[in-house]
Amino acid sequence: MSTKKERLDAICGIIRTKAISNQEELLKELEDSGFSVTQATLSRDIKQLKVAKVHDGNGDYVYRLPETSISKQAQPEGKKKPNIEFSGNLAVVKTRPGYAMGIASDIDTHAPNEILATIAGDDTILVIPRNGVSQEKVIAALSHFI
Amino acid sequence: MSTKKERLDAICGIIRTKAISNQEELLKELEDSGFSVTQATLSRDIKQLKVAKVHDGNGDYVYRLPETSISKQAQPEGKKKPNIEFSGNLAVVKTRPGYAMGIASDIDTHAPNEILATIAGDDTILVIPRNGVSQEKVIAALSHFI
DNA sequence: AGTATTGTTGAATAAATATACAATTGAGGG
DNA sequence: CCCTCAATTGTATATTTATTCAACAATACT
Repeated sequence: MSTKKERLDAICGIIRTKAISNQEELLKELEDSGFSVTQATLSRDIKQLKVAKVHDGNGDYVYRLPETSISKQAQPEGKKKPNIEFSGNLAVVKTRPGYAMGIASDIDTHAPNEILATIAGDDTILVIPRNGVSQEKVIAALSHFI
Repeated sequence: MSTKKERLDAICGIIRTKAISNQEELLKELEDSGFSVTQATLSRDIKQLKVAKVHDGNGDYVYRLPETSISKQAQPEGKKKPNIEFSGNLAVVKTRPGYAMGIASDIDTHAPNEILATIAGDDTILVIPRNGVSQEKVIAALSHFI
């Protein structure tokens, strides 16, 4: 219902995953996500979310969520979607703390055709696909375990 | 010697001890401390110090020192060059034995825009940047923690 | 010495962000 | 239904912050 809540969530998501350096950029990203608002509203949203604009050390600026919001985001409730993201050909899977090793082991034993290897930390699994396996295939293979 | 350095120190001191909500206020405080500058200089100082303007939750704004500056204050280090090396888009950071996990955790919580994930051993951290993040950006993001 | 080169700064201005105000909507309460 | 109250938003504007430009040192180089 509340379009605003959805928008705030979208803003958090965008800020978490992209380097946004001003509200105009954020505005564009929101447009792409289907939200149409003005800069004024954005300013208010940002205030409400306590998002801060910080210096990144290269002369640029980045919006950043406060620690409290980060943790709130990090542990929502029932999650439906496997949290997979790619960097180059590598896939990274985020898990709940302590679960990475176990899940990685499952992946290793059950998806040998698509997955060459996995390396697990505490809440992160690095998945190394075999050459020639598409990202879609990797997602499909991983989604069974997440 | 350098009047500028003294001024930067003064700015840190003021921000640490008082709730400053804009540069004009800071300007006045600096005047009281015997520094006479313009807002333009202040803006540059703030950028250099990486001081951020954050929301305090009561609808007000407060300037805050970054964690990095705080820790730099607490630990005047012996200028050790960060040991970062790239392989493809991946970065590998070497740390002192036993430190990798802790530093990796710091990276995870403080550089979410550039860094997709980290995986740490005992003295090695594998850093996985997000797609499209340059090596320079990665180095800049990591250098705060090393 | 002379000549880059770099760093610092202020004045003016641009850019970015916050807010005053009015309009709109929706939820109760009579 | 009619009224009030609170929440949300856009427009226009005020406020705040960053940057451009020029000037001026200080340093290094020849």
